[in-house]
Amino acid sequence: MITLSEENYLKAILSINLDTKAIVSTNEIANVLDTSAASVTEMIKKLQEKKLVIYKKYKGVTLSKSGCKKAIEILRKHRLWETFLVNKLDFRWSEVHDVAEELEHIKSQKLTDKLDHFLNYPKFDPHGEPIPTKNGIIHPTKRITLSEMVVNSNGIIMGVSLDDKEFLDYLTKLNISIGSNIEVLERITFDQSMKIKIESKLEHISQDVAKNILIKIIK
Amino acid sequence: MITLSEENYLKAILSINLDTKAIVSTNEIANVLDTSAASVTEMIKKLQEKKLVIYKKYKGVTLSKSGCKKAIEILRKHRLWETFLVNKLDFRWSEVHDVAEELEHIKSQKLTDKLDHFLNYPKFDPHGEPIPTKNGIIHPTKRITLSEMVVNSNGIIMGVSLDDKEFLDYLTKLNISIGSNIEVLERITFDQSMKIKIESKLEHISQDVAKNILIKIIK
DNA sequence: ATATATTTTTAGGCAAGCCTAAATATTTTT
DNA sequence: AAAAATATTTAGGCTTGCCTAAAAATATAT
Repeated sequence: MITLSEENYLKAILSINLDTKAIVSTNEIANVLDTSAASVTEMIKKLQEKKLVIYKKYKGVTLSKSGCKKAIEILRKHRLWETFLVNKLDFRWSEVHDVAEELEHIKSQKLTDKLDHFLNYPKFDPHGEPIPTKNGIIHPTKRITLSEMVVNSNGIIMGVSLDDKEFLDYLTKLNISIGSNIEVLERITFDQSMKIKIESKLEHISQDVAKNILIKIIK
Repeated sequence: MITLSEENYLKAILSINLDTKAIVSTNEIANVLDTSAASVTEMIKKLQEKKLVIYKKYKGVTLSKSGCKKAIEILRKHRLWETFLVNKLDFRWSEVHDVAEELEHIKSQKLTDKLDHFLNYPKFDPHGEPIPTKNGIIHPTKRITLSEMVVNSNGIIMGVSLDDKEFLDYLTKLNISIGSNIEVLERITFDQSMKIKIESKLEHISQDVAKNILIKIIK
């Protein structure tokens, strides 16, 4: 059995590893989990016993195959729950993290699968982050902001980077939501505003709006 | 802050209390939580420190006002989550208990409220048990089985007492679900089968079916 | 009412997960 | 390459929540 604390350590290691692509140091983990380096060393030894990590004294730690699988499962649950909270319960995207942090530890494969189905197998969470598949695949995404898109390119809305009621309401009005298709028609160089086609409707948006919308380029 | 263990003790005390209406003994709690009497004594002292229970050595324990409030909150969350699992995620009613046992400890008032709203303020969980209101009121229910109903009486379906795929599918086919209105039109004494009106449709059901359907009498 | 049985509490211990302070490795600076 | 700075580990302690065994209180039976 894996404890709540152990799950949090695995998650932290995965998250650092996804960022830096490197071996993970004791201090980095301590910073992420807001705990002491001594506690990290101690816990890492336990995780090593359980074959969830590979650890070399003074060198750092990486996830083992089973540890990685476990960490990705937690990440998957976290992002599915965030999606649930925003899409079904009408939470704001900025409010969901802490609650999802608790929900991600609920231990039921069946629950995760049924939640996934209920949400219609979403590929991205409300922050635009990819939701790992049931098999543990994390589809990498290189996201840019809408303001960085070049004229005539197409993309899909992946999320937003500003949590402001007025902003979000405005997006709703424009019919901009996660998954929406977007095409850049023209950029006005004077104020960097853009004319776009959003799900076949034409709109004109300011740079302030464009720079807070995250896009995945599709062509 | 209240710990997970403490929450489970409060819940156990409430549950015994709702059953027996009496002061709760150390042994009863130990049985419910499958732990030793010594551990119970120890924990009860901590709960007393926190003014969550009223405790007299060798006599037993009752919930204080704040302890009772807390326990009812947990019960409310448990039953809301069970309702979610069955109504939205399509779990069978017999599968939901253990998962709800985990979900009930998620600490977010907002989550509970929004879940309640999402589920359309259900009054009963899939087992037919009343869901405490936001203010902590548990509407008492005296339930009988459909087979115990007298001719010409009306009731509301509160739940079922058999978890069998075929049985549940049959109920679905008859349009029998929680909240459905039911009226008993006739009882055939030979086999104790019943003619009933369910949401204005006439049906004829056997005693085997009737005795596994829980009813709240309304007139 | 006294002996016996049961229940409850106390005492002493254990594992998990955290802490701080001190010791040891490693890295950086000069 | 030695000294200084930084990172990591070890050592010893703390709290929570559990345990068993023994002691004390209460309930039951004769």
